[in-house]
Amino acid sequence: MKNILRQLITDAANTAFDNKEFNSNEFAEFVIEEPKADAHGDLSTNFAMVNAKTQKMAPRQIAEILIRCIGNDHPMIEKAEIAGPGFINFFISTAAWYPVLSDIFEKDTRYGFSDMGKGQKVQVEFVSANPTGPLHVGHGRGAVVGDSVAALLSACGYDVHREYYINDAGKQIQTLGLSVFLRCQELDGKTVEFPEDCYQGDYIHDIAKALKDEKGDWIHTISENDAIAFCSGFAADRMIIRIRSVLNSLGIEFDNWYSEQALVDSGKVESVIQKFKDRDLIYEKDDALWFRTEPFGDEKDRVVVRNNGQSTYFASDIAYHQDKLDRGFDRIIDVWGADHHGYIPRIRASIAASGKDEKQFVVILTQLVNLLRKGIPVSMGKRSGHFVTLKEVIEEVGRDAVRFIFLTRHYDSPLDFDLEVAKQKTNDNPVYYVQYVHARISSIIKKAREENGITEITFNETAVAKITEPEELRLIKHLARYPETVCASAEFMEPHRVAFYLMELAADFHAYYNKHRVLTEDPVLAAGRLYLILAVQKVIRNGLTLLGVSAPDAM
RNA sequence: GCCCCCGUAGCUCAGUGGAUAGAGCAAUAGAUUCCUAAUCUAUGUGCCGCAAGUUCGAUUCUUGCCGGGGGCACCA
Repeated sequence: MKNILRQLITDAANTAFDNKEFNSNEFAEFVIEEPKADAHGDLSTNFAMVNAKTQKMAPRQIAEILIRCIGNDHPMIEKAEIAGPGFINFFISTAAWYPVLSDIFEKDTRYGFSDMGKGQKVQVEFVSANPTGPLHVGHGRGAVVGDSVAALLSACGYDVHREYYINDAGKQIQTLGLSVFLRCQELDGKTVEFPEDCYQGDYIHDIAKALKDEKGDWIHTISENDAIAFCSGFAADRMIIRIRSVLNSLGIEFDNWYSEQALVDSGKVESVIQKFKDRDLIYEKDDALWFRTEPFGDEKDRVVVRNNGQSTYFASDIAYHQDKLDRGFDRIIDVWGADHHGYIPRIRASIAASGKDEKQFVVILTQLVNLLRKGIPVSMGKRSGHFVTLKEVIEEVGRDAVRFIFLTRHYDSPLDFDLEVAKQKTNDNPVYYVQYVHARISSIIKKAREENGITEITFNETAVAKITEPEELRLIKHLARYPETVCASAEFMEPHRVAFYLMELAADFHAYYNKHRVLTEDPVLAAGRLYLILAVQKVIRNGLTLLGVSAPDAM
């Protein structure tokens, strides 16, 4: 609808120039939008105002000429008015809206999809939590946002790859191994001193027990160093299995789990360091190796190999991001918690230093999550081991509510997650409000089938022409906006736009439902209305799918 | 001290330069012999943190300040 109007305006503007009514054919960029007030029509443009300069004319005069050149013979335009400082308001004829419905039926699950991405390869890397402890709600937010962004990009014609980077190399994994090893010794009745910087949580006990069940006393037959190393690998594997299962329960699956240890073993870390050394981008100071990130906009240079010979996390990350680009992705998106923001300049620097386009690298920073219960903060101490895990939150609140709550806020603003509110089945918790639309429509269709003997709902011109109530046209107009909502949501990587769209559509539907009956005495009218509500249901389902939320037939 | 994010109705939050700034919750009053009341209808609420600047027009962009959160390791 907007595209047609845009073309009409552009054509009319060129006609006006050909008629020598406009002074220039260099037109400024203009927007077409839905006015907030109904009195301002269905669509409006600021064309006249933004072109006051290019035409050296008053906006209202430009508007007058433009409307004249558009003429009144186009079937879509009922009338066009000039308003305010120079807005042109268009009123669209009722009949012009009906094709929206058949378009939805035709495209069905693909209604809202587009080819905006033109098949570009995009990688979304998200969660990537260290396998040293359970996931918490903060990880959950990143997981849900990353997954939904991936779904949106996929719907918009990008070739999307979901990846989880496992930090299974380095000191924290050794600490994990040591923690498990010590708990194993405790199981054998030894009293051990458990260091404060080891992982305190109960899950360490669980892993130690599992190891003992599987291997018996075997680990005591090998050297302590070997035993700790074995514990590290065993524990990391166990943790990844747990993490994967929690993410699966949120409906999240990855195309690839990328191991840092495998990256190190492949020699890619070493070779990338050598490469940068050769170009004098890495230098030695105080027995350590430093990367020159400062010339590329970082605050200061960063260490890649410590004076004890161990490479840092950053060294692996340089190689990892090089590897991503080498794999041919046009864009790589990292979803990180806001506490990692200081890390962005150095990764960006490493990409720029390698001669690659740093614009290919995008970071989504999700702000922190405050976990509350009835407004009171729930403690989140990580070392103490006493904190509410993501798994517990999902079990208590449910997958759909968890996902929807994370997606009804811009990822950029801090989020209060109240467990009690999240469990309520009222409009405090809009996920049910939206799902209820889907269930209600299913229920009506079921009744139509069972009691009215309606077996199929298809396009019928006379039936659709009976859709004339204001609430019905409001619904159709809303449905027409869905594709552009999805596009914008993907373009800005902001899934919350889809969530808000769905809440508004749901409100329009519930209002309609309460005012008008679908299954009326008049079978033709009923057929038209069934066609309309089935279209609503398809859009609700499509939107919820992008958010990873289920669309139930009954509630 | 430096860097990032936030500041919009009593609360939780939308609003990528446009017209009279919105929604839910909370409050009050109503609606169901009828397709699911997890619903709907009606009623009020605002120095859009403050101050300059940019322009036809700023909640939106720029700068400074105030307030809240986070980050500034040879940790990950």
